[in-house]
Amino acid sequence: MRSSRSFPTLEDVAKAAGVSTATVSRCLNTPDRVIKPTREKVMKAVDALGYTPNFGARVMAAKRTFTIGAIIPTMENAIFARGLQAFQEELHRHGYTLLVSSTAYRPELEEEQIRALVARGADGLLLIGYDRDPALNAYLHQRAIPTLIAWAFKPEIPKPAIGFDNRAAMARLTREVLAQGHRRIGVISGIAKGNDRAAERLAGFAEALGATGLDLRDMPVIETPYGFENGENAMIRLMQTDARPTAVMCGNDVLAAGALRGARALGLAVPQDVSVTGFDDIELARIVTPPLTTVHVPHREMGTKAAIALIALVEGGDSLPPTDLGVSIKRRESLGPATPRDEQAG
Amino acid sequence: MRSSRSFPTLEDVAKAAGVSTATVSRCLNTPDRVIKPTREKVMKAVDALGYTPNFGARVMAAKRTFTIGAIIPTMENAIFARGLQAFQEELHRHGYTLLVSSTAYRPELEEEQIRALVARGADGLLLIGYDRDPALNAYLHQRAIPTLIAWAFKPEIPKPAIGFDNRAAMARLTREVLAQGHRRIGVISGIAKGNDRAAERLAGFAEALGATGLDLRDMPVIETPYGFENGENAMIRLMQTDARPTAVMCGNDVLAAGALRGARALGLAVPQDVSVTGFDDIELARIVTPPLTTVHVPHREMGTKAAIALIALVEGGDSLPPTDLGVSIKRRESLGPATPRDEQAG
DNA sequence: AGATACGATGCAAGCGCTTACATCGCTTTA
DNA sequence: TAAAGCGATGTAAGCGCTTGCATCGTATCT
Repeated sequence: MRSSRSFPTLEDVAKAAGVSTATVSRCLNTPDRVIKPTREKVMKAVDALGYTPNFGARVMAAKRTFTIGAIIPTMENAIFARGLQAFQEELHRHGYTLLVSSTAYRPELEEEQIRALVARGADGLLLIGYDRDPALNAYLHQRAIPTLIAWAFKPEIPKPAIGFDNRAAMARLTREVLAQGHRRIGVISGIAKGNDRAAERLAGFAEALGATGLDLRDMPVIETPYGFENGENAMIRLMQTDARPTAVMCGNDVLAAGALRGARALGLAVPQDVSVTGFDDIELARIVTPPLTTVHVPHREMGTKAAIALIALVEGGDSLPPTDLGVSIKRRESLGPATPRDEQAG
Repeated sequence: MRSSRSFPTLEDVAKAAGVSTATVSRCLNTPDRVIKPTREKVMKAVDALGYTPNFGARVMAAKRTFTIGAIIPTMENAIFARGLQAFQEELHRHGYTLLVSSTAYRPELEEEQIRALVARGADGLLLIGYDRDPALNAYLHQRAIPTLIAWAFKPEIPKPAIGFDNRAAMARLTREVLAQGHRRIGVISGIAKGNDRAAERLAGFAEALGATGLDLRDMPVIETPYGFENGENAMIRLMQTDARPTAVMCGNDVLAAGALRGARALGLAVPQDVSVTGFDDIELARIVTPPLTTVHVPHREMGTKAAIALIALVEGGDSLPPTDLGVSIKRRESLGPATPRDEQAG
């Protein structure tokens, strides 16, 4: 029976300390507005009763929760975890609490989660990427919830965002691959629908290809949900075709780690027989054998800066311009030159 | 200015729909107690205004939040992530929302987080492990917050828990290592203080050792915070002593992955020159080279069952007995027989 | 047709807290 | 010494929602 639970209230404390509820409230929130002996009396009563303020009541009266909500596609791998950890640490430093919710890469769940967080009084929201139902955007706009978009950055969209240009990053990486002489390049992409980061990465690939006179449509592309096993299976499928790619670029490091294993299962050496690249530069990228050439994303920096930006947004209301953190290409052993025997044209 | 934000309230909806607030409330909570045309009228108004109930007010009036809080040591690696994901999915299936908070392995933060979650009206709490300040336990008990302990299981402690016996598991794994002829075994443990899982694993190691007539005190043990780099450094330290261990058992897979890399840095082959074991069997264990022999923990099962158990606790109030999920040993290439030349005694 | 019952809806009392404003008593100032 | 000022504390009005109880209108029964 929940109803039998009855916690001490502000009033109980006030009674026990022989003061008014206002004084107790002040002791808790603005201690310097209360004279010391009073404060001590009150604090003693608080301890004695094991009092904890009722959050709901507080929110209702004060309109501020010092809570920030974050909704991420998944907690299952380190892609968001690391940045989020930094995000939380910075938030904590400023007296905010982070509440996290994950959608398991099911965009349709995001709305529900956003509403839950907003209803719980989140002062601000951290969201991943731009792709979102217009109705949801309208809702967010209407409620004027300070919202920051992270892990993505599109210069042309004027929303507060902090991240990097997925398309440009992938284009750069693709150029490196091309520079190694690869002309037949496979792609193992995440599901692009509902995930603008995945879509942009693919677009960046196409872009770089185009600049070299190649065409995306000639390349074998597999879309698959993120996941180690999926990367492995996709790799196997890719390498079992007649016109094998000499390099396979993956949508993220997890997929790439799977691809590496797929290659091994096929008895292919990386990078001698086939090159593999990842994206994100999570710890995993350095752990696998061979280590992955990948796009280095400054996860922790992104988390920290996102916290600062979001707090500014919440407290100041000023809408900062989108910030591009920039990325760098991390060259490691998984990418090598294309081997002649694989050139099939002509 | 936050004050300029003004959300539609129940009353606004009521006015717009031409009914009382009670009716609107009923439409939202007990739709079948409202006749259909009324309901439609109300719902239209709800949509038009973009109304979302104020959670604080609702909690205050209704005393139930359908929110479960979870506090985990870290989000940075997959150890808890996977189980937590399953936990959330199951919760969601039952109409509950999960709020996650992490302590970054700083036990002193746990109290703060617990209070934050409780204050926010969490109906129940998922906590990792038993180690906890008595005052905190008292607080939890006083407020009668349904609490479930996960990732650990000690038959002798009568609190609701779902997990596995870390000590027994580590003892089993140690026996396997001993069976391979290893007599000098190094350990890279997580920090045991404030982390009963780490402490229990160490205890299990000592226990198995004792049964073979060996003594923990003769073995090189390094305690270090969890983390890939830390595992690597610890491994290097361990292998640079005169009396090198022929096997190194690590407190978790992340540490073990680091150890593998440390071995490689030293030019040591695993398992020929030194065997390495992990714990948890996260994805990483199969990704590294060589794959890790480790303790397989049923993460997703644990998450799902934890959700079911916690909901039962919250709704029924009945305190289930602790549940031991059991673990299994996953033999993979990182563990091999002890090589004679390393035997240094006599 | 009048009495009865019942389902749909409205009314209004809180839930526990914050805070603007009022009050009180003391110190400062002329 | 009386007026003015100021800091510490108390008073009480909500904040937005749920829900027990009152009310009302219609269907049902005799």
